[in-house]
Amino acid sequence: MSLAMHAGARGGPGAPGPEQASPVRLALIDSDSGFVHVVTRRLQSRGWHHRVLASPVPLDALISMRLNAVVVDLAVLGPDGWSYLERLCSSLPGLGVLVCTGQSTVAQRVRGLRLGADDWITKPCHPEELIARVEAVTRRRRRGEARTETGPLVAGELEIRADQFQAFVAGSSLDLTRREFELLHLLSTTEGQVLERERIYERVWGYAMAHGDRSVDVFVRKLRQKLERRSPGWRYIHTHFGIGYRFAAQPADGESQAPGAEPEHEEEGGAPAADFPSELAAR
Amino acid sequence: MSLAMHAGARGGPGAPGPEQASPVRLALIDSDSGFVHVVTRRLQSRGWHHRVLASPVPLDALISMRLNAVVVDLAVLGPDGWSYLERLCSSLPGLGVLVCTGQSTVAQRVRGLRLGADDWITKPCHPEELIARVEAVTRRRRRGEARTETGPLVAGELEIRADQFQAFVAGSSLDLTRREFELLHLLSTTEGQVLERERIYERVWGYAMAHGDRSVDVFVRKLRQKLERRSPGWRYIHTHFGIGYRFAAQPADGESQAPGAEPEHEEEGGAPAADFPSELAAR
DNA sequence: TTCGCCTGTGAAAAGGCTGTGACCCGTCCC
DNA sequence: GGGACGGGTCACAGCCTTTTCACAGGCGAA
Repeated sequence: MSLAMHAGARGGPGAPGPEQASPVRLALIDSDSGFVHVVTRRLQSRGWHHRVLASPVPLDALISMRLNAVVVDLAVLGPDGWSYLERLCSSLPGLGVLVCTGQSTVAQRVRGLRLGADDWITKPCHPEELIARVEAVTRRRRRGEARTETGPLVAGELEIRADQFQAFVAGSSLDLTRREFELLHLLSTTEGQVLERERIYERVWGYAMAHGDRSVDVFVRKLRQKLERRSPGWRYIHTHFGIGYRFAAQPADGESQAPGAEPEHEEEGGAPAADFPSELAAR
Repeated sequence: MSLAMHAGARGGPGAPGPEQASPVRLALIDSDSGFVHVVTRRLQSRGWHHRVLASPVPLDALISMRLNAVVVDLAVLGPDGWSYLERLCSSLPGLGVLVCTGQSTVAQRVRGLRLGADDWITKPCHPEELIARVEAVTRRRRRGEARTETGPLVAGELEIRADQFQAFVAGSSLDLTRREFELLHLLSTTEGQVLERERIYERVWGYAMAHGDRSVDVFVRKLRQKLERRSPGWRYIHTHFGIGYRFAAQPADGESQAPGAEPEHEEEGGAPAADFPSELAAR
């Protein structure tokens, strides 16, 4: 099954809205061909990537589409609609979910919204309003992760180029795989912040982390290996026990220096400050 | 003008979900007393902090209320409604904005949403749906910027950063473990209030404290040790015999200072950066 | 002041989390 | 078909954190 999406006529540079740097990726789960047709035309003229699904698809398929939002008609989902909606919202927390369906009661709308839907629109509705609501939802969701389009990011000896999906030390590539790069990119763009594993997983993998999943740890190890090999004098990824990871370039100098310091474990007036150097004060 | 908000009856200790730890702070800009009354009652029973404004207020005033969301009736705004809405959305990007107003055209709704509103609800509407929509909006907004939006909390020489799960003195980390940090965070965000052990346990550990459990005491000791080591001139956690603990940064002046240690710098007294808790605290 | 409970403290045991290497699986290319 | 490669799972060892426990010191009431 091809997951390719139709891309509307991208009006060349300068066409789309002022904000939406990258086009919205939207799926429409609806079987009302007239409605779909009308909406589709507008999506096309806006240059959004979209895909129409006449019936519910497995969540895995939705995940692989890397959507920003999905508009779903509850009627299409059938009897399991509520449970599908719930699973949809909980396992793709980064996805905007809009229900667009026929007549409904207040209780139904409240239920849908409480299950995690971002908006509930009653059919018949004007396609332009639908689109405006999708925009509102994605705008809301994108806030905070929109630090794209910046030049290469430098930290320590490391240079991270988003445009190449690769990181470099002294001009030579680290040969990061896609996941490795995305993980490094996420960490580095939130430099200084501690990110919980669940958040990392959500933003790199795109859906909710299963309990007990160790993928993040494993990829952190792979990243550390490659970083260590090319930039042995620096430490970049720091573990916060019980929480997650934090990115901060740090010279690994003081390693085994131990200048006559007593082997006492508990730090005393010494120099534990090394843990969080001045990078913080500089923020 | 008092900015105090009404706080509804907080549901019993059994209720608080794992997420919505802190209640939503909401402002209602509406002059329809019947509508306001009905909504207000529901807000109260949910334990949300809310405030009713019968007419638009300067944005500065809204900012100082530290809101999560605002529900506004365009009709109340008068002729400058659109411009007010636009300024509202653009100057408080962390705020959820819901328009709840009478009959409107598609064009008006689209305009409002494009200006930055998160939702548009048509009156008359059921209060429960309104609340569910506010929840949907704040749920999304909190994701991702929950930690970063709240600036660091300062008390005495101490700086508490929620986004780092860590506390600092003069830029160097206290190396708090997760529990230690959560305990400190809870105490510091309820500065001045005496918290009973059971309450502390419930909110930090997430479940009811077993009779005779000393965990809270032990962690208070660990915290005090780390605080004392890095900030010897101050006392932060105070014991209330038979009750619990209270956080308040206090110079330890009266004590016999350690040799050579000057009293303190020009540190501003433990002036709480957040005026928010004080309104809530029954002190 | 004495007594009974409450809190502070140190250390050891228990429990959970992370680092790590090996292995499996699906895909792509030769 | 076979091999290389990326991605993901698993089990184990080691370490850090949390919890428990016993005892000492403090506080308040009678």
